[in-house]
Parts: sequence; C-alpha cells; structure tokens
Amino acid sequence: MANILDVAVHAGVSRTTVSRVINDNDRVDDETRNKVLKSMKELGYRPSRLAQSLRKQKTGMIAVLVSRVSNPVNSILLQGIEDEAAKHGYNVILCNTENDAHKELKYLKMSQDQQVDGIIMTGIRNDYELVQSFEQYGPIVMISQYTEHDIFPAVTVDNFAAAYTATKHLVKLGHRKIGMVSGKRQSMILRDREAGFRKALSDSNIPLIEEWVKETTGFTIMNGKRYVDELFLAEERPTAVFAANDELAVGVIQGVKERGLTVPRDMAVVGFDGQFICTVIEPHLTTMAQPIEQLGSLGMSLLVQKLRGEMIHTQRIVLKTELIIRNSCGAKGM
Amino acid sequence: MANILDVAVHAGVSRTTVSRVINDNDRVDDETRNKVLKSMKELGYRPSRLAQSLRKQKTGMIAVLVSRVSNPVNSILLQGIEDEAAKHGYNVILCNTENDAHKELKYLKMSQDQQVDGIIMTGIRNDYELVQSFEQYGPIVMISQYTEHDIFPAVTVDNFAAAYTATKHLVKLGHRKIGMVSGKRQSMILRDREAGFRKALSDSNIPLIEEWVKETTGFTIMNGKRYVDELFLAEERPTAVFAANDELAVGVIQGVKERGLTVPRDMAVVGFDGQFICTVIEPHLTTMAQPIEQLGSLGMSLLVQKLRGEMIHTQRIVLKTELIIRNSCGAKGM
DNA sequence: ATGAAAGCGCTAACAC
DNA sequence: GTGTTAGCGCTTTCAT
Repeated sequence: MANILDVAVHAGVSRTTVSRVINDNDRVDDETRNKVLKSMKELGYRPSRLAQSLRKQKTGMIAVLVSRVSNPVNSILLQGIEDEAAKHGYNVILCNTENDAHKELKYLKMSQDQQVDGIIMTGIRNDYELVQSFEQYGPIVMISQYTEHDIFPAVTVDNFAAAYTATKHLVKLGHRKIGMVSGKRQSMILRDREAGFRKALSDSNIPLIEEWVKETTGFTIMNGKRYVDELFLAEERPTAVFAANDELAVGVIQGVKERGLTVPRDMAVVGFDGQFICTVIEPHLTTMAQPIEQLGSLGMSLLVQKLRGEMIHTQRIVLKTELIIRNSCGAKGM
Repeated sequence: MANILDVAVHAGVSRTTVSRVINDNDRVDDETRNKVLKSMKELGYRPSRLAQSLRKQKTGMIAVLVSRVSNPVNSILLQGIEDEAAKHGYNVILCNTENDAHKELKYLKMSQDQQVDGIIMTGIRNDYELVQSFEQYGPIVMISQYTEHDIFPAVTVDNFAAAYTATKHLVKLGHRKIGMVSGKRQSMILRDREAGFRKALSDSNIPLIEEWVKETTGFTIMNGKRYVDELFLAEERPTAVFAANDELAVGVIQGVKERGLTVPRDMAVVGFDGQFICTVIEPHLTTMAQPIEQLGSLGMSLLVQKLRGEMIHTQRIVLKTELIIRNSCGAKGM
C-alpha cells in the first residue's frame, strides 16, 4: 500500500502538502491540489486511519456495551446507535458484557486502551463507587438505563410513569387483584417500573400482595411461565399481571393458556417495550411501548454532542412511551 | 496518561525492556521484570493499542457486515461471532449494510483504512466481478451466505437439502398442492432453498404451480401476509406452503387465520431458521432449524485460523440442520 | 502557499 | 539480558 510519502514524491510535493489535501481544511493552491489528487488516485492511496488516529489522538470509534446483542431490544437499540454513528462518521465496537461486572470492566479498559472516542452503556453491573470513576475510560453516555445521581448523561423513558399508566390501565378495567413480574431488581429502570406499579395500586386503594410481585433472573419467556407456575401454587391468584417486559408477558400468557385458561378472561396481561413479538402472541399483547430505536439514535447523537465539547444541558433526555391497547387485557379501545 | 518512556525512566531501564515485559515473549531478568511491573502499576500504565497496532500492523479488529443488526437472525449470528472473537482477543466492529451495495463497499473500504485484521460478511450485494477483488480490503470469511465458485471460505448449512427435506415433509403428509414464499432471489442460499423445494416436488411427481412460488422484498411477517393475499386472489390455492424463513411463515399463518381459516387444517406451513418466534405463534411452527449462533462462532474461528496463516482445507463448512416438527403442519411426531 | 522537522507511542533489528 | 536506533504513517508547529 502506498503511503503519504509515495504520494508526495509522485506529485513532486512534500508530505505536508499531501496531508493538507487530505484534510482539506488548509489552503492549498488549486493546481497543486489537483496534482496531488491525481497522484493519490493513480497510486490508489488511502490514508491510514491508524496513523491518523495515533497522531490526532482520535479514533472515530465508539464502544457500545450491551448485555447481549441477541436480546431483541438490545439489537434494536444497537441498530439505532450504529445508524446514527455512521451518519457522523463513527464506527461502533460491539461489546457483550453478559451482565457480568468483570466483562463490563474488561470492555471499559479495552475502550481506554483502544482510545475509543466515546462509550455507550446500556446497563451497569459494577458498584456505585467504582462507576463514579468510569469516565477515566472515556466519555460515557447511557441509553435506556441511568445511574443514581445521574453520573452520566442518559437517554431514557420515564419508567415510573409508564409503569404507573400501564398498571392504572388494569385498574380501570376493574381489576383489584394485580401482580407484577420483573427482571433483576438491581437495575434502576426496573426499580422505577416496580415503584410505578406500587404507586398505581396504592393510589387506587388496592392492596398489594407481595407474593404476587416477583423478581426473576431476566427477561425471558421461560421466566414468565415460571412466574405463573408460582402463582398457581397458592390458593388465591391475581386476575391481572403487569409484566416488566414483553417476553415475560408472553411467558405469562403461555403459562395461563397451558393451564387451559384464557387470556384476558382468566388473567389480563400488560407488557412493556412494544416489540414485534406483541402481535405474534395470541391474544395480541397490550403493552407500554417505548421508542427503542430512537433511544439508540438519540443516545448516540447526545454522545456526538458531548465529543464536540458542546455543553450538555440535559442530564437526562426522557422520551415518550405509549400504551398500546390490544387484546391481552380485554379492553379494546378503552 | 503515562507512556512507555515514562515507565522506562521510572524503572531505570530502556523502553525496549519495558516493551519486552509487556509482550513477555522475550527473556527478561526476573528482577528487572518486577521492577518494570511495579513501575507500570504505580504509574497506572496501559500500553496504547493504537501505537501497538501501527507498529505491528495488526489491530485486533474484525469488521462484521450484516444487513441490519435488528434482524433477529443477524443478532444471534453476531452474538456467536462476538463471543468467539472475545475468546481470541479480537474486537468486533459492527457494520449495517442495509443490503445496499454502496454501503457494503463503504464498510469494506473503512475496513481497509482501519486495517482491520479480518472481515466477516453475511451477505453480498455487489456484482461477482467486483466481489472477486474484495480481499484487497482484508481477509474475508463468509457466514451463512457464500459466493459462486466459493471465492471465500464459508460456514453455512446445506440449504438445498434442508429445503428439500422440509418440502418432502409436506409431501409425506399428503399435500400435493404446495407453494413457496421466499426473500430476495439474488442470494445464493435462497436460490438453494428454492432449488431444493423444486427438486422435492419433481422427485415426488408433483406439479409446480409458478403462481404459488413467490419472491418478496425480504424476510418480514408483512411479506408473509402479502403472499397469502396474493394466493387468495386466485381460484385455486395450495394446501401447504414452504416459507424460506420463520418470519415469512408467521406472516402466512397470520394471513390464513385472519381469513377465518385454520392452520394446519386449511393450510399447512413449514418455516426455516428455528428462532424463538416459532413457539410464540399459534400454532407453533414446524421449521427447519439451523444452528445460527454456532454458524457465527464457527465462522469467527475459521477466520482466526485464516489469520494465523493456517491452511484452510475446507472451502465450506456445512453445519447440520434439523426439521423440528410442531403443530403448523398437522403432523405431531410423524 | 509550501516545506522541514519533530513526534504521536510503540516494537524489532541489531549490537553489545 | 539489555540498550541503541530506526521507523510504522501520519499531522502540526514553525519557518520561509
């Protein structure tokens, strides 16, 4: 591969001039420029981004940490992120943390070693004290999740309000025995969703039965089913369930159906996220939809702003959620 | 940030020695090594991968080109790829080509500029002549897809045989009016699937009705529904459909159900891929499952081999598919 | 408008 | 076993 010196010699100018042509922010005589351009073309020259990066101390790389890409929500988030990154000339390094604190740290250090220009995190598994120093690894923006005291700028939805509304929907339909199935409680947004759920019940003077409120190991259909299994161990069951995510909701529906019962008649279910799975399950899932791809693209553009050194006035950008009413609660159009 | 010279000075040795400690493949006196290690720790030194890359002409980066990450199959592929990459110390750059020839080329050039160590492609949109010179951008391995004349080593399944088996399954159930809905025909594996489908019919002396064999713009539920719409325009319809992918199959099922008809009674459906969506749709989808995550990890390890300069004896690694019989064909256990 | 020279941070010959 | 030196390919003062 031809390098900048080859081009310079070929065009009969100095490397500096060639560099000026490449970066074209400096004044170069039109004639010289054309000469250089011609040489570059003839030699098939392409500047080494490695060398540029080393010199400029900018790589044009963004590390994106997700639990697993294969998680549907994460993959959509990533879609939004990569699209937006490409628009600004950034490349995305994919990092699967597997929700593991060590891997999270490993990728953070890699980001520093690699001198990525920025880091996007979609969750955090390390402890608060450690997290406070995370920006030593690079400028960070959070998407979907956020931290206590808003250590990093974040793009999220109002999970409390969304959960509140979703739960209220069940209340309005007349339910007074309502349960909730969630993922790992340690994440801020799941705490918010649970808090919203609890507030909606107390505001409605509905007693909260702790046995009906369960944490699970994660957002899977299987965990939704298991929740139903546990529910059926007891004498009394809720007539409605708020699931903290669509997959859990699907699991609940399947669990109920497997017992020969009917959704929503025997059990109403409302989900969270609004992915495509909602209209595959029967009955179609009523859900609190969040604009996932937009969370990704907006988060990325927030990071771009930050990298440009523009003041970030917003510590948190909150996007709108929307309750999409389908058939899993028995309330078409209400 | 401390650099290698800082460490050298601090430890009272030369940069070379520090470098030797970092890469520890060279003999260094134990005492010296400890001195250096101590200095590194005290200064919080981490070697710049940028500088290392420039010097070694190796970046430890792999570019992965997919149409869109948000496509479920792609995201699982990527999961397998990134996992395996991490095991070998490689990082993955995510590239969404949107099935666009220009973007494909853009990312390929970026790969070259960035001096990635290798490239994984999961599809190709450019013309054969151009593709032949693609390795100028870096060492390439293909996953899932492959090219004519096997230009690049590839990890795939036998799509012809798989489609043949899937179709034969419908035949064995007594169907003689069978249609097929596919994605873009330009891809090799879709051609194979269609060829397998056609062969299965002709081997069974079943007439092929061209009106029932349709190409669509891509693997979406909507396109599956549209296929059913077209089917219902005609007097006569197939009693069974082979869908080239699970999403299309789900669309077909939904389309049939929306007309008040029943799957599998009025229309049997078999899919392809074997993702989780199969057990969400009602009835559960009989499908030709391929080991998607394994395709990814195996493809990545093939690339690693290639980068190590090991002879690649296999031009194509073919993984097993498996027909998973559920309820969309009315043949539990047959 | 152009060039000379220094240097980003590291590794690899080669010498001792 | 350790150090000297050159150089990976580029950008950026500072001159002219």
